[in-house]
Amino acid sequence: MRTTASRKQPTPPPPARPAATPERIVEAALAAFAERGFDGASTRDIAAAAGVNQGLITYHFSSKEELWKAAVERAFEGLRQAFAPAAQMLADVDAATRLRLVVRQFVRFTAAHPELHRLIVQEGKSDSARHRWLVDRHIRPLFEGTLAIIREAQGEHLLPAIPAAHLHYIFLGAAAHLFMVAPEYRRLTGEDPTRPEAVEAHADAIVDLLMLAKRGAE
Amino acid sequence: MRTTASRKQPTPPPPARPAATPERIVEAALAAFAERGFDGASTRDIAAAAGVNQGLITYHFSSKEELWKAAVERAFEGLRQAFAPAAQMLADVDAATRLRLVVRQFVRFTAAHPELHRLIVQEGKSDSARHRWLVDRHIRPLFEGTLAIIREAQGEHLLPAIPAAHLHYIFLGAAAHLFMVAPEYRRLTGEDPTRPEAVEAHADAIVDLLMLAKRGAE
DNA sequence: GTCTATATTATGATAGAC
DNA sequence: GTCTATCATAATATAGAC
Repeated sequence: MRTTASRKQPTPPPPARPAATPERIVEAALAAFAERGFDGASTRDIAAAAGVNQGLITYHFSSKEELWKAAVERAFEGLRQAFAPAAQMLADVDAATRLRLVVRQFVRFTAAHPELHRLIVQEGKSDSARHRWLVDRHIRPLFEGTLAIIREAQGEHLLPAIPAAHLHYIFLGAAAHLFMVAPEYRRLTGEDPTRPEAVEAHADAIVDLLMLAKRGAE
Repeated sequence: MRTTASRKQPTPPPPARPAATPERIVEAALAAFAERGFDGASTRDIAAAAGVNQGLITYHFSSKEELWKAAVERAFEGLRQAFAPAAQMLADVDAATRLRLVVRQFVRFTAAHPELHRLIVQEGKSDSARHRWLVDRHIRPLFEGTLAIIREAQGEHLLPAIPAAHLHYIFLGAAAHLFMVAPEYRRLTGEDPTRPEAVEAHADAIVDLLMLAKRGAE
């Protein structure tokens, strides 16, 4: 992305670089859009959270809508990055182990980054132009990917013979809802659901419920 | 709720009464708050949807916040009403049947009225004063009620021995997420997830996954 | 009770100095 | 690239006619 840069800084090593301005804005926007929705999040608040002036948002992103798209891209990029390191390892294990690892990895990801699921739910309620863009560009590939995984696992009797699309949404809701309403859980129980032990317990619970192979162990 | 009514209409039988104005406003508000959140929903749009002037909202509810509370009350009232008719029947069956019926009834309710879950998720992301009110007044009693049901069922080995709070959130997410993002599902598959057959299939899937007794039937 | 203004504030976007 | 205005619009809430 960087254009002709000044030679005054000869590629400084990135020990704790302060993050470029557009990047900081996108991060603040992702948090704001996920928490308050497109309408609820104001560009002024986003700029303030990023520590810059409101006018800069127009300069870098030209409109609130474009900023929203950039925030969505960032969120899905995070999802891809969360699974990339494990890709090689996943290829080397049997299907049951692979399924377990994918489930666990997704629970960990959504506990650490509930913004993605929140963004999707925020938009998924109506079918605006934004929503169509989101579904066609990002959600559909993921949906078809997990459908394939689910059907393959069903073929090996690792998952129950439930319609795959239903199983997909059951899994997403089961994995993410706790972290979607983390403040609610904290107020109800006094505990933080994003603690590593709580996250692992949640992943264990979902693996136990979904996968046929583990049943009977109780 | 009705005060001294004019005698011109001597208690007209309610064949298709046009619904009192505050009621229509609350219903429009519930839909708007659930879909777009507190900030995203404007009192102007709510008034327009209810077919009245914006000034009337202040007259009947004094502020947007009070209108939101009225909408929340209405949503939870709907939940109670959905379970009230079955209360007697539920008392007369064994625990396993009761659990199955409750799960199925909740799936049906949330398919028909996703607003409640949407409202809760909308607010559950931050912990505002609104959220604290919602949790303390409405969510905590429900949470403790389902925890009791879950623990009783676990005592009879009807549910797996998973931490009850996790099971609660897993169930809520599994049951509701599909209907939360119904427009997404329609765009992805071309089918309506709120069709009775789809709703029953979803309930079947969740009963199959959660309840130990049915396992092994696949 | 319901309406038509209107006061006040907050929003997204723009213009222009530096 | 980043800032300080500023515009035009839309928001909530209020005042007052009917």
